[in-house]
Amino acid sequence: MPKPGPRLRLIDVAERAGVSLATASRALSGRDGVSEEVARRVRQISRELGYVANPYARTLAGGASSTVGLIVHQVDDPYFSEIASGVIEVAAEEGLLVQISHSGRDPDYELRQLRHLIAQRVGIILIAGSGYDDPRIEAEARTELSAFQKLGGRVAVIGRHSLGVDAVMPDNEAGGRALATHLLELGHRRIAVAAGTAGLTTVADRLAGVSAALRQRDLSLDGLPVVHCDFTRDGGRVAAEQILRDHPETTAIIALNDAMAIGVLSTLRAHRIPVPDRISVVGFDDVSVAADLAPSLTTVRLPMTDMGRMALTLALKPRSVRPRRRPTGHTLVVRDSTGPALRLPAGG
Amino acid sequence: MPKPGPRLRLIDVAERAGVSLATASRALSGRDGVSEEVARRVRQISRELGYVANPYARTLAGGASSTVGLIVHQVDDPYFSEIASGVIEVAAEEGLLVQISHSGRDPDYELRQLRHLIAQRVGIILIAGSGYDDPRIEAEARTELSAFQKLGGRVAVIGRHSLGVDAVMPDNEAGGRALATHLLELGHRRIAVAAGTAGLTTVADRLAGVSAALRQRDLSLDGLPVVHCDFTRDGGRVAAEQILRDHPETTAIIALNDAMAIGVLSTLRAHRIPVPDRISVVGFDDVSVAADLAPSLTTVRLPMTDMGRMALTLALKPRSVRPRRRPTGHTLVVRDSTGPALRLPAGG
DNA sequence: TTGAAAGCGCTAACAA
DNA sequence: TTGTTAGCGCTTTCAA
Repeated sequence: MPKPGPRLRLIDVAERAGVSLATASRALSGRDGVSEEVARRVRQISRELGYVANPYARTLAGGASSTVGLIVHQVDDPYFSEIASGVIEVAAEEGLLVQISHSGRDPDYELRQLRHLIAQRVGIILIAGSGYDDPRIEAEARTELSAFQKLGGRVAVIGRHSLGVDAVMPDNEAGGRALATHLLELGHRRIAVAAGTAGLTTVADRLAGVSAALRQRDLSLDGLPVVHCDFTRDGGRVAAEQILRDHPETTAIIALNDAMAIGVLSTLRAHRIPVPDRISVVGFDDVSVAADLAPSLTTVRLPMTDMGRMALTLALKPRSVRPRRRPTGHTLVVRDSTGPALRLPAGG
Repeated sequence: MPKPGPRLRLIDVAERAGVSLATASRALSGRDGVSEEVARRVRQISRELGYVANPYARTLAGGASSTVGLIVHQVDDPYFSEIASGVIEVAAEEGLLVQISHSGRDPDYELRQLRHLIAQRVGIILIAGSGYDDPRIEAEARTELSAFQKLGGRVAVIGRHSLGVDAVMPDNEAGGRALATHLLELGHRRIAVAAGTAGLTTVADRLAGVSAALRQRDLSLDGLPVVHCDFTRDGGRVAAEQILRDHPETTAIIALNDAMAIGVLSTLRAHRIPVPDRISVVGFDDVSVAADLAPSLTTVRLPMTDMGRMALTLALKPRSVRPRRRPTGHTLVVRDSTGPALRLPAGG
């Protein structure tokens, strides 16, 4: 394993500028206690020399930790890679480093990752994955995070977590409602849901939105088949198979994310079931390929890249007394995977 | 910006174990000069206490820098996010941190990112993007990297760079040949290429493979239309429009990556041109959605996740006298976007 | 407003 | 095999 070698140090900049180490440090970190004139000169020389502070020394000396730890379920899931992209953009603007770690949708592993990031002394932690309904997990995470925050660490999450920290709140409930309403307006009454893993708040909230829309129209929920599978493409395939088998009269399938919707479409294609003529399909998120599927996918757009930007932006602000919440908004994007409900023969 | 607070230190572990700081350090970093018995005890206690070394202190003190800098063009491009995923996996196994930075396919910006990573004192640098044909860029990067390596830094790249470092070599040329051969065997003679930005070695190599296949069959290359656009979905759309306009007799389009192929398919759909009946389309990479497009995409599979794993694995080995090269292999995946060439009326 | 000096927690000589 | 100690490059009191 390599060691970093000696390079340009702050003392070099200080000498060139004819000031002390302390003054140079103050000038570059923008603290006051330096005359504007000296500060400008130091910064000028620093720039000329191409000086970049050693983040290890800086952090060790008790300065700001300039690294942000980002926990995602899986970076090669487009939902998360788009969020990561937003985080990386802001980090680049702010001169921060982004460390990404995978949790693989395993709450216990995620907790370990969290502890590890804290032990690694990152300054900011961003949790991008869904929250969990499991009170034990949330409680343990909460304990870790509040200790971290007491020591000056900043935290922001994306999604509904009961962690008492700043949060970007995806419009899950409203989005679910929008999807269900769209299908109802098309005349669908035999709707099934391909849902992600039970226990994720994201799944629960989107589902709640769907239910609310049905209830609002006085439709019974008893008949709403909800199949819980992995929150992935493969989960979508499995869910679709099960729906076709157990509820052959279904005319519309709501997948609770686009990955699952892709799996659903793939299964319907394999069964040669025409979409949307026989069955309509909707997804959630609007990942960038959603528009390129055939048929192109009707879905709810969440501004993932912005959500990443927002999360880091929140974490960069000083901590407030009450946790901040930033709703994301959403847009129903109607494409070709939805159409009018098939009229079944009477009794159908 | 937050500061990390005081936490469990090595001295705490050492005291608990009744040994000196130095002994504890040696035991935990697996160096020799400690009796096996003592080492075991120290490790045991460290684990019980949940001790994690402060990476800032460790690096500052001249130890191994445990962070790896990964430069990608764009994380939310599936090609790169799959590579990143592989890197992150290995890093997690080795207890390393991964820092991702975007270069946005801008060679100058990429150079800046590189300098920044070096200045940040990462221990390992991984460059995942294509190399550039521009000698200036490569020369400057080479200079930076060799200085970095002299100081003990390790470097590995994915793709053909003339950087004199360990490299994972995607099977670009052979893959290009495989695609062209596949189309030729289907009877296509009017082939056009939707190529990425000129100046990328990846583009040049894939194109070289295509040319080689044509040459091998004694087909003239003069007539091969090659349209250079962005190496993205949008680039694919633009290229396809241009091909349709300038070469309406085309029966097959080779897109040099899947992103472009998606753009091509989208444009053909917009023009209501049936694929593959009227025009066949192939891509390159086999990103995970390739199988879910409609028609599903014939493409060349590169093992992206493994490539990420390989790159970090290479960088973890001690530097060798001659740079290592690891070919990736490739697989032609024939799906539904290719079919026999349309027989045109005589003279066509 | 500036400078001198004491650490931050660790690794790596050097001694024992 | 173990311990002692001098830094790594920075920030931050404390004095001037």
